Amino acid sequence: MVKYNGQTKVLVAIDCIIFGFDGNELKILLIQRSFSPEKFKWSLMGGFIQPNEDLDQAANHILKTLTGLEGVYLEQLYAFSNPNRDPFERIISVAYFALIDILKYETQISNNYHAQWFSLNQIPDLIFDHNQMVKLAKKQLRYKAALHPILFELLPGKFTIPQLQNLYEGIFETQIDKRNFSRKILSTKLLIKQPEKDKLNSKKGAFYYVLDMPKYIENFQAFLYFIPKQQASLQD
Amino acid sequence: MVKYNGQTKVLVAIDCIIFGFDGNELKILLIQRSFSPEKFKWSLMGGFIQPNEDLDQAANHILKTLTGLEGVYLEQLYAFSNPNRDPFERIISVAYFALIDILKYETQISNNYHAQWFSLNQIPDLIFDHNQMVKLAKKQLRYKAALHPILFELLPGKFTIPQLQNLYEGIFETQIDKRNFSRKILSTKLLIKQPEKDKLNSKKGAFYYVLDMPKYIENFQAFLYFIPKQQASLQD
DNA sequence: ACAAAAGTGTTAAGTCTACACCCATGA
DNA sequence: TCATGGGTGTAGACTTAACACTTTTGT
Repeated sequence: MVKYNGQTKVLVAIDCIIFGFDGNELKILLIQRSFSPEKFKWSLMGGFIQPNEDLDQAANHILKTLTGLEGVYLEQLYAFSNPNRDPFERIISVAYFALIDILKYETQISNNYHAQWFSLNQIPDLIFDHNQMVKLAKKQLRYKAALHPILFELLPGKFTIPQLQNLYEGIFETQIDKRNFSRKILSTKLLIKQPEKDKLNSKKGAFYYVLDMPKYIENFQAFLYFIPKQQASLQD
Repeated sequence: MVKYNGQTKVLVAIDCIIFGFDGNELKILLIQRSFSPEKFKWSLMGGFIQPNEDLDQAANHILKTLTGLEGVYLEQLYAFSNPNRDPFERIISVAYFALIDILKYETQISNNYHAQWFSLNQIPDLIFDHNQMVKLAKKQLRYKAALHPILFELLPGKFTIPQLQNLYEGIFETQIDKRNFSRKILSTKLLIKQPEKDKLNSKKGAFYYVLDMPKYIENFQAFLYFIPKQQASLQD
């Protein structure tokens, strides 16, 4: 019984676009390669798939290694497969994107690796096709965020509505009316108001909210239209 | 300069979920494998990536081989990577889904291969994880079709509004009010009314429409909400 | 003349958008 | 007391959903 003779095997890599939000700006985490080829150039965090893991496991594994994080929001994005994307060897890379709370994990990151957060509009030239991956990830993040309650993954467990609005405004590069925004967010019934306030960003203080987890999970794939239709720019 | 030593290479396959619409029902195209392993079992049309092609090219190539079709709507779906998905050897498979006009190509299909159209609810047990791939493709098709004008790819160049409605109703397994449906479709301005009628499906006859191609291309990634929100079941 | 599918208009309900003022507090 | 950001209500425009009758024509 001859099986798959004569077919070429290739290396399969995973690259992670890791998004974080620092309260003001959306950023992504890049590392400076410590090995050849392209040593010292900035790149996405990546690695190769191992014989006994699937891609999700490999991506989680890579994320754990770089950030120390587990249980992070992680989603397969796209397989990049241009035969010359890596000039040294044929590698197909499956890109994943991750959303993490930048503040929570600030300490664990970037010590063992030359890792650094970059604002989305200050991303350096990356190796291979990584700039293209970032572009697609950004587009996909907007796409999903316009429809699904995904951006909570970028915030701490307790957050305020003005913080949340900031995040949406940052990602969609637009201004949203705060009355309409809070009405829409609260109408989802996904948030539970806490008795305490965050007093860091204002004198009056803003009430904290936490996610209603069961409802959040239930509604995750429901359609929720967060961004005013005219402003939901999904181009590039 | 040592590069990627010691990493395991794997076989990378492509599997295509080919959707077609016969005017009544949504179907997918399956083939009976003529080679081992799993000879004679039904499966998706697939193949391996070649050294000089990327995945899109490989998928087009496979589609061409099976159906004789080129220029078909084709979209990368997901990379399936369970280490044991193929019990004989480790293979990562990137699934693609395709939309074709079943009638137009009926003749070209299925002669050289044991290919056959199956209604979506009569799909046999497929090899490996292909049933899972079909399930995901179906979900993705609904998802995209609820938002984007994608289903025209399943129809002939000239089609009637009742045909189109039939298609939407089939895919979403729901009934749509025809007055509201035609108003919504026509409000997109994507269709151009033809002088002739299709008289096959009714005595009165229904006017043909064709796509306004420039507008279609322009609006492809715009948000158009075709399905009444309550009915847009995107679960499974 | 009748059966079968095509085509069309209106009204009520709901949603979305734009907009402005008061509140609480720390400095 | 004042400057800063937080919080809330309403009215008009628009969109959606529900609904029924007339038209055409082949048999």
